Amino acid sequence: MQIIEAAVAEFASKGYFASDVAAIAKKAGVAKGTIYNYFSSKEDLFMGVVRTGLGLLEERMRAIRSSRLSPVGKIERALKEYLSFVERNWTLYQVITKEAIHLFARVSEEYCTKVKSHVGVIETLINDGINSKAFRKVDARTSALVLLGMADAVTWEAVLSNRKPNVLKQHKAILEIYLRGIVKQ
Amino acid sequence: MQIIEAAVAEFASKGYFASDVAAIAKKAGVAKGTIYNYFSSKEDLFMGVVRTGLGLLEERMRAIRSSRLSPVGKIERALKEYLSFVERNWTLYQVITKEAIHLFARVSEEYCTKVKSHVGVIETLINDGINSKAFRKVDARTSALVLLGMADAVTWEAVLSNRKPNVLKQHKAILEIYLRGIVKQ
Amino acid sequence: MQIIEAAVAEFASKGYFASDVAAIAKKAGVAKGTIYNYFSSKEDLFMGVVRTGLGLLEERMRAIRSSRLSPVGKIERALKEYLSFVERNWTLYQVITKEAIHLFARVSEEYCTKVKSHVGVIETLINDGINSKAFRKVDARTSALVLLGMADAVTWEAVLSNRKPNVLKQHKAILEIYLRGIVKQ
Amino acid sequence: MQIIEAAVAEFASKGYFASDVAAIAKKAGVAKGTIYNYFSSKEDLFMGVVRTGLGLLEERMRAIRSSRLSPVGKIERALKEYLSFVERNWTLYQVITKEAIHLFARVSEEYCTKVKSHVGVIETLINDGINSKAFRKVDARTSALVLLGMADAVTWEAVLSNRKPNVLKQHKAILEIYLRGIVKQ
DNA sequence: TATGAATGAGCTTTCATTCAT
DNA sequence: TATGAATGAAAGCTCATTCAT
Repeated sequence: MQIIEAAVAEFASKGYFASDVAAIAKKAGVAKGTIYNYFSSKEDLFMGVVRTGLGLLEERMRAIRSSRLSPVGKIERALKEYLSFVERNWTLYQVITKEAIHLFARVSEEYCTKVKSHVGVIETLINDGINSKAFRKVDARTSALVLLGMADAVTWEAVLSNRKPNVLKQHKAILEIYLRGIVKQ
Repeated sequence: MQIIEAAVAEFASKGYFASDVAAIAKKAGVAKGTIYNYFSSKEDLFMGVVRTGLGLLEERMRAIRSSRLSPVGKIERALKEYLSFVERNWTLYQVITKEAIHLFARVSEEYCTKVKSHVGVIETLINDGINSKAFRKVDARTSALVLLGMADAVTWEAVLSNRKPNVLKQHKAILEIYLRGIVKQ
Repeated sequence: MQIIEAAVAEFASKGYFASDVAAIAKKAGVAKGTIYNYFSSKEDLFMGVVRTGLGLLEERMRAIRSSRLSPVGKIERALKEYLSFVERNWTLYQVITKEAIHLFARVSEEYCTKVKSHVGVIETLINDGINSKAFRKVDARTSALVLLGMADAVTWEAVLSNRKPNVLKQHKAILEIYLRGIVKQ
Repeated sequence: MQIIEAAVAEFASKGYFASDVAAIAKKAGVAKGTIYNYFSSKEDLFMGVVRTGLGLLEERMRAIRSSRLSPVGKIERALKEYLSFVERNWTLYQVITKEAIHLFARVSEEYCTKVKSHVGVIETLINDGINSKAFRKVDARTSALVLLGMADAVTWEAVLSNRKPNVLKQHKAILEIYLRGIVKQ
């Protein structure tokens, strides 16, 4: 729906609070009121964006898990997909992963559940690797979170250099650290 | 100054936009107008908070650099200091590292410069390690950012479990991945 | 028509401004647009309700006038009918008699004419009583209005005790005051 | 305070819902925000108006009670004061007595308590008359409400004739009905 | 004739900022 | 320097009304 697309763009570039529902409506080519026919509030619209973003990411991660790649291959692929997603949607990614924290109480459990589920998929990839003796016995939960944190590092680069992150440049470096960190030997 | 302290508390718990200058003034025990004698705007006050927070972190990192620890010991120490800072100020950390991005254009270069300098110190620690042959020839900049990303992972855990991050639990796991990732052999 | 019935219920329970055309449509089991096929606006719909309400009352008053009761009997009956109507429709009565005043300018003369006609019927009952020497030479217009005012008192009781007015309890007291007030000797 | 005065004028002429806080501010010669420094909401402002209006009325009624007039004289005086108040503030009176019903749930008990207290004073005047054998043993509560209802009748006249009520014209008629109604013999 | 998605004017309320004291 | 009442732009949200189907 074009409303979500416009909301993604607006939230991504300005953040939740600085975003203007009227601007989103204009961007989407609809009237303000129309947005409220589909979302009950600005917060609900934001959650729609979060849902969309996390949904896209989760879908990719699940596809990787059910692929025939080796554990290492899966992590490689996951990181690649992850970075590639962040590259294409880095501001959306910022919004999804950073700002939701301040809305937490109000959006109740949904955001938390969604992120947990998302982290869970990555955790599974790591556990699979541990079970097949490919990875050391690392703390899967923390290791999964660390992967997210690394993707985050990429967005920092973007902020510091004030331009779209160049993922390819960083992919190898991150992967090398991460894989050496968890792979056996 | 008590204004900064009050601002730290307010911004950390509510985020920039949801924070109320009046509430900060009350918390600080001064009148609203007084704040404007010291800071030209809410944004300026926020930058004061960012300055303070990053300043604290940077100071610690510089102390580490000038210590007599080994390169590995320095990284260990840096990570420890980092996690410990995040543990004690994790919401402030979230605010400093996440929300500032949306104020970027307006607060001009200062925030960016400050973060760059901060990352720079960590980068230096890594380069020192590389030069002393302790670390592999990793991309120092990316590796430094990865360290920040990992600290971030800790705050995610806090969000997901809805309680203060338990750093000790994660310190070992993260350190192991990171050191194996960058140390030679 | 079920639209009027739904509108009566909605306006009576919420008042004109707080009432929602969408809610009326839902209650009536039709689409919002359908209402506008029968009424040109919310205001027009409200006037439909006023018309219905005042129409019901007026019909009863006219029936009384053409009955064979004595002047005193007619007043007794009128008051009884009046209170009984208010008892069954006291919130509607409130809306009709109180809120319409603020729409006055816009709904032109109709409301005013309607009320005047309504008051007129009661006035006639009183004039009949005066002419037949049953009543003193009171100011018929004012006396008619006073009857309305007394019915009003009943709704006040309902408001103050926050429950449906108990008309029987008040009927005798009011009637006694009123009749003593206007009957000869 | 000039805000209350402006609010009285606005609410009286348009009713609660059709009134515009901005218009009240303009009328009062202050900025919109200023109103919210004194009243927490439009509803609270409305209650301020109700408080003021009922307070004025109650004060007069209390003064009458503590006067040295005879019971009949007190009722005469009360009705006179009442009608005179309504004459000077009839639209305010409309607002106070008619519209509050639809805000009832939200403004909780205050309005109800205030009106009860007001009715109570009149009830006392009547009970005093009954005790001193000046009045018949009427139902004091209902009789007090009837007095209010009569004052109401006066506002109807104003609505129907679309001009300020002419109280003097009606005072005698109403008083005659009412006194004959309750006085002994 | 009936529908209900789309509309957008208009409303209440907030809050960073100013400035007379 | 400190104050806090006053400000007014700005924002979220509602809802009577329209009109293509």
